[in-house]
Amino acid sequence: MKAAITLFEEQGYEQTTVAEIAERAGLTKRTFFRYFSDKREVLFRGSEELESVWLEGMAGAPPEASPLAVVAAGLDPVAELFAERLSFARIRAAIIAGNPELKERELIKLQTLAGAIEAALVARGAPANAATLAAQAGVTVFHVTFGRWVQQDDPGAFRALVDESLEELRAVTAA
Amino acid sequence: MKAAITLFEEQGYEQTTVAEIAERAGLTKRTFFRYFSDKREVLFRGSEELESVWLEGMAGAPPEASPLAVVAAGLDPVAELFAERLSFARIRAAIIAGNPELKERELIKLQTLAGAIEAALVARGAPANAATLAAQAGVTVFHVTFGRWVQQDDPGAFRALVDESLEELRAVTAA
DNA sequence: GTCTATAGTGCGATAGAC
DNA sequence: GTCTATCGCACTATAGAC
Repeated sequence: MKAAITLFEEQGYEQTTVAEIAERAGLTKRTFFRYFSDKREVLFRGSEELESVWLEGMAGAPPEASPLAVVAAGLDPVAELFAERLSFARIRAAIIAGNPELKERELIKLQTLAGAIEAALVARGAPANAATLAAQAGVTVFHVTFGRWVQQDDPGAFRALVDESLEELRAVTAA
Repeated sequence: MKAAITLFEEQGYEQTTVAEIAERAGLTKRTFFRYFSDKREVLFRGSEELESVWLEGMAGAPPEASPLAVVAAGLDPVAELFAERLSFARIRAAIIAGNPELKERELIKLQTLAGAIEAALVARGAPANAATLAAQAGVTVFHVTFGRWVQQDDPGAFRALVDESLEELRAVTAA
């Protein structure tokens, strides 16, 4: 995975073949496809960690919290996780932004994440419709926040940016 | 495009080659790729119409309306457009639901749509952050509503389902 | 590990509209 | 004549089957 990202940075994503990645990592092409279902997937392993951390954070929220509050609670540990990874996140974001296929994959990952959050909300007893909308709203807030975070310089700013976005979302939907 | 959808319905999306589609439509593979940048794109031509209709609807909203109200106004003509197309929408939705690549493409289309809506809100004078969030919220409401609409039997129910989803979104974000 | 099918591209040739 | 659409063919990369 390190090999892949280095090559993507050096030569661009499209210009890097799976054979090259495998060679640099000391693997065969076949083995690469055993680990990653396709070339894009190399850049999205981290999203599994994001999901599990987010869900853990939600589990710690008080039982009476509203669906959106539960979702927001999941972003506390996410902010901690991200605090150490701003420079990596930027490289990755730049690679993804430069390639439509990768943008597609990112969106499907976010959608998968929204599905997992929704399921967790339902498991906590939230009504289905509220769970869907709160999960989607939470992922939107995350996505918007992430975009702002990689454009500024303080690795620790993630949590504060989340709160800003949440507040703005409330303002927008209130009227 | 008709040829493509028929074949996808008959044999499945993955089992249908571009060569087959082209043949049935009386074209060559090369010409197919002149019209559609890739095989997925056949199913998403309609999204351009969705976007233009939505934006038109937004243009008709009163100047003092809140960003989300403007976005919601765009869904009036969208509901009219969809009223005639429930059966087609179902077929298309089933094909897309059965294929991860197509789900990815759908999400990127929705994201593009959100971008256009955001730009239109900014052009009307909305603040950038509010525009981003209102556009995202609007597209989420659309997506959720669409999913509900294809699961019921009244083609004209789209607008009412939009209002339900909007109300639920307000309830979720309020607390 | 090799081989195959398919998606998708580049480029020159061709055919018809004006 | 130019312009535009389609075609034909050779080509690469990927995904998966054997």
